[in-house]
Amino acid sequence: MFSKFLSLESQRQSAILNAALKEFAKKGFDDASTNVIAKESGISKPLMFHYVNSKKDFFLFLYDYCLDILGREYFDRIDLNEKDIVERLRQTCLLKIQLIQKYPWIFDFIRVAVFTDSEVVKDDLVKRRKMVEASIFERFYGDIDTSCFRSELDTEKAKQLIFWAVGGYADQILEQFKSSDVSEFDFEKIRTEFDGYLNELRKTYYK
Amino acid sequence: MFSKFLSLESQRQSAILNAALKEFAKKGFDDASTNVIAKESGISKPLMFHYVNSKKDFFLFLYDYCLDILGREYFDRIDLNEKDIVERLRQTCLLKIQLIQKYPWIFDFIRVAVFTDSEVVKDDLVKRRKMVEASIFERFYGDIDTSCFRSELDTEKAKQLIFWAVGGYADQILEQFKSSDVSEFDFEKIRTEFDGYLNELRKTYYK
DNA sequence: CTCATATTGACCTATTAGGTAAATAGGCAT
DNA sequence: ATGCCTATTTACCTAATAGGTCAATATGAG
Repeated sequence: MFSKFLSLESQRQSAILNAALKEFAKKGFDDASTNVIAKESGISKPLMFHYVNSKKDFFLFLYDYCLDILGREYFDRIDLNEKDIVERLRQTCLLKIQLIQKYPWIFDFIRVAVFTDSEVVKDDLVKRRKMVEASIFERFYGDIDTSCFRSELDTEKAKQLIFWAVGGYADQILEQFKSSDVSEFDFEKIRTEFDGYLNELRKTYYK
Repeated sequence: MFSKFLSLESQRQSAILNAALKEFAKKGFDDASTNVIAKESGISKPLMFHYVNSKKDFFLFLYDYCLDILGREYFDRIDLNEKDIVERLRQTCLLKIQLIQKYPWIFDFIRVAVFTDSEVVKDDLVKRRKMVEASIFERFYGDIDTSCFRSELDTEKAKQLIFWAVGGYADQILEQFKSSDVSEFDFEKIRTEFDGYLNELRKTYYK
């Protein structure tokens, strides 16, 4: 059904894709405008509808497509054998940052899709909900080895605090990506800075 | 100019106020709808315009009004003599939580107002910008006593990590407030839980 | 030159935008 | 009851925008 879209030259395809993700992520399904998406994609509206045939179908297609990407390029790449929480967070955040460089709005889009109340798409979304957990926390941070934590700490609270701290750093970086679309950041520098904070966390929470 | 609005019976006034803050906070100035605000306030649109005379003026009035509230009930109440970062964060977060109970969207609204690009209100906003710092961090967490930190820690990084961690907890709570408008939360329980996390931070970062 | 495909300007109808005019509802003094 | 003032609403205005389509053009391959 979306064969026309999928066989597009990749640059135009990703222009349309990211424009749509951005508009839907920022405004939600109902308030998002196809005019805006077309304009930001750099094509005319009729051409866009030549590719995607309706706003609703486009949204649902994007949902499936993004879950697919997230599966392949994010969830499946998290090494669940790694039981060290700092290392695990390092992995997930770096994966996230890499993915955001290619699809700056993918996480926001999925969040909006999962929590939307729009009557138009709600039913179709629950039908196809492949269990996108609202709380990533349990699934990816449930089986963590806490034996390295300093013994006087409450391990559950410590896990949460580390999680929030790293999340704070990540959010700050991701925010920068979304505003300045000069997508060529100094990835190495970010990684170094990030590792600095992670080491600090190890020094603080570990024996 | 807004005397009619200000002399309203307080229940109706706060209904309109919070409805407007919510709509503007969620959609920004341009995309916010006066129809939605009126409907959510429980009054007709002409009556609303009887009180506020235009969308733009209403928005600017709200900006001034909220800055005033924030000054009186937030910034001015932060005890700058308290040099302990955990205690300082405790204060600011509890103040924030209290304020959010009364005005669930006030912080989001101010953020939206400060960062908006709307041609209609941008100029008027910069004219009256009474220095709403984008980064609260420097002003309220610049002169912190770090002598109690464990000596092997990088104090700047440690401060940031504590800040992010507490912010993570606060965001989680505030999110709950905004979704469930059954505004009667168990404030005591939250405070106890919060203090639990803060103590954990002290145990971890302090000598 | 032809045919098919890519692409667009102009247009459709329905809805919503911000805002108002004029009529009504309601309380209060006479 | 009467008149008067304010609170409040119904019905409406024009302009813009919504999602979407049609018919015409631009473009490239054979």
